[in-house]
Amino acid sequence: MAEQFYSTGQFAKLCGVKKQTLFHYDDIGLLSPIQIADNGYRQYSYRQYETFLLITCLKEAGMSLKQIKAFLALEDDKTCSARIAEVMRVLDGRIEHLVNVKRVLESTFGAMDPGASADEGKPDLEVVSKPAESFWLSRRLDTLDDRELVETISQLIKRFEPVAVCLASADVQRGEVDRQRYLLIPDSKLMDAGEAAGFGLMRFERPAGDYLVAHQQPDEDVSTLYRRINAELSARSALPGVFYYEEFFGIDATAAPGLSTVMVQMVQKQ
Amino acid sequence: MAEQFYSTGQFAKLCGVKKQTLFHYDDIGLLSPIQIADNGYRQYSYRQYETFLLITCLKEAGMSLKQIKAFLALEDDKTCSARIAEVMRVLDGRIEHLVNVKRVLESTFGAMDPGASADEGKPDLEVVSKPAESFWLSRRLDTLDDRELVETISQLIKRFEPVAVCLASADVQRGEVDRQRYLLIPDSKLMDAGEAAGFGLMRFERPAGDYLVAHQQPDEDVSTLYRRINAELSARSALPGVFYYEEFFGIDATAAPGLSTVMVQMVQKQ
DNA sequence: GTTACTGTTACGTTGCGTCAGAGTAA
DNA sequence: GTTACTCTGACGCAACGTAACAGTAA
Repeated sequence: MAEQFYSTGQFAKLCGVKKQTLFHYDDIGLLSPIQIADNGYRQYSYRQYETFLLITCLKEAGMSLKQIKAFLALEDDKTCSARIAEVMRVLDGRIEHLVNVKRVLESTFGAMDPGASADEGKPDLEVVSKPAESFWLSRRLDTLDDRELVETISQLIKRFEPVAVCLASADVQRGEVDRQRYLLIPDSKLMDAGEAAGFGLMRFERPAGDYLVAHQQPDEDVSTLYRRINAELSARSALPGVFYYEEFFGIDATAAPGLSTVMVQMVQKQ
Repeated sequence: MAEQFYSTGQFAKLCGVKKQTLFHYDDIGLLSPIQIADNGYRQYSYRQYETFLLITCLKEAGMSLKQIKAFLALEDDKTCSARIAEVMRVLDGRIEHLVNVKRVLESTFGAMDPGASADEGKPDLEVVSKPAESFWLSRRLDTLDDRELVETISQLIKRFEPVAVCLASADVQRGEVDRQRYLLIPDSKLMDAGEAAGFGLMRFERPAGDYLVAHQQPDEDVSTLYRRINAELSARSALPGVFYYEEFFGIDATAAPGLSTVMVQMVQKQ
């Protein structure tokens, strides 16, 4: 019994795409029907579905159709595994980047994710226990004017993805809650120490311990947020650690109305 | 002292893009310089950097420039928050999808992620304790021929993202390790029970307990993998659970040389 | 004969990149 | 005067989508 083939339209339906996509793939020689009928009709086999799936995966991993074609033509296992390793790295990077983008948008527009906030009912204050973690600190920001600040930050954003700003506890105690001192950059973002030197970064170990985390409420301004977190610190007879950590976004105070999150270590009074 | 402005080239450098990107944004009215000099030169302010950042975030969230323009023009908080919620959902979906794509590529080409495999040295066998978890099962696959199988699976892939195939323990004991019985679909992928009925899906609770997880080695074929996992089961005087779970990918046995992962519950003999 | 398909060719779309040519700044 | 910059306009590119028109299948 001869195998029944799919026409272009049928195979497109199977794959969940438009016919023109398959035409295009045929044109560029990426995925061609296994044979052409006498009347010129393309004939696809169900066996080609898997190739199609692979193509879509590689596409979503960020490869161009040209690259995918070259990739699929590779017979050499060594080259192939080297390239798939790279694809994996790219995918990891994209995933991490998207998580970051999400965090930035959340902190810009506030926690409006119904999936997260509706179920859990984000508390305004919570205590989180954190292990010690290594970071890099930017050079000092509090001595720069607005324009220098933007230039410094843009430079760091282009290369790294800072996750927070650090405010000196002493400044916060004095009520200067706009005095950003350093940017906090995750350890994982750096290739080597030489690059750190080039950007003037410094090593920093955030100590293990219990951290008080405060979420800005709608209609609450940032200074009130800090007053609230300080009140809670006093109530728990604790002193703040070296820094207050504020989730990063918002160079300009006049920016979109975002809700910040501020975190500080609780050091017990003796 | 008058504010110093950036020319197009300078602002492009600040933002880390090409001049033409800014020209394009100006053309479509997405991000225009705050003023134009008498000679026609565009003049940007450092204050516009934040808007640029926001645009790139929304872009990476999957919005088109046209949508971003409309979005930024929104004054209405209600509409705005509804749309940002949608953006968040889209982002979550994309992140989850990329994680899935990564898993598929891993299982197709084997665990070649140097970040994961080099450090940890993936064991060939391990025991993992899992809580009970709800899934959906596809209709039975083992009664279908190859072509029906592809059509059934493609239909499910288009709508859901199955994570594994289930093999009946009895079949595996008989050595029929190609007899895929069901596809396993995570609970989170379904909207409502009506849709499940439309696809012929059935509810399934994978029991809590210790699971034996075996990773296919290079040059090991799948039947050897199953023999190995069964030998380990015997060595531990345990019986298999209802199903063997094999990570999904590979409809056709002649496909790319992937390394599978197989998992089975260990039920202690009395 | 009608309808639903197939094919090819050609042009439209998005988000820029790449010249070309002319004026401007240091 | 030279070089580095700016502008506008036009076209190029990937990865398709859309429309037009002709032939084919049921």
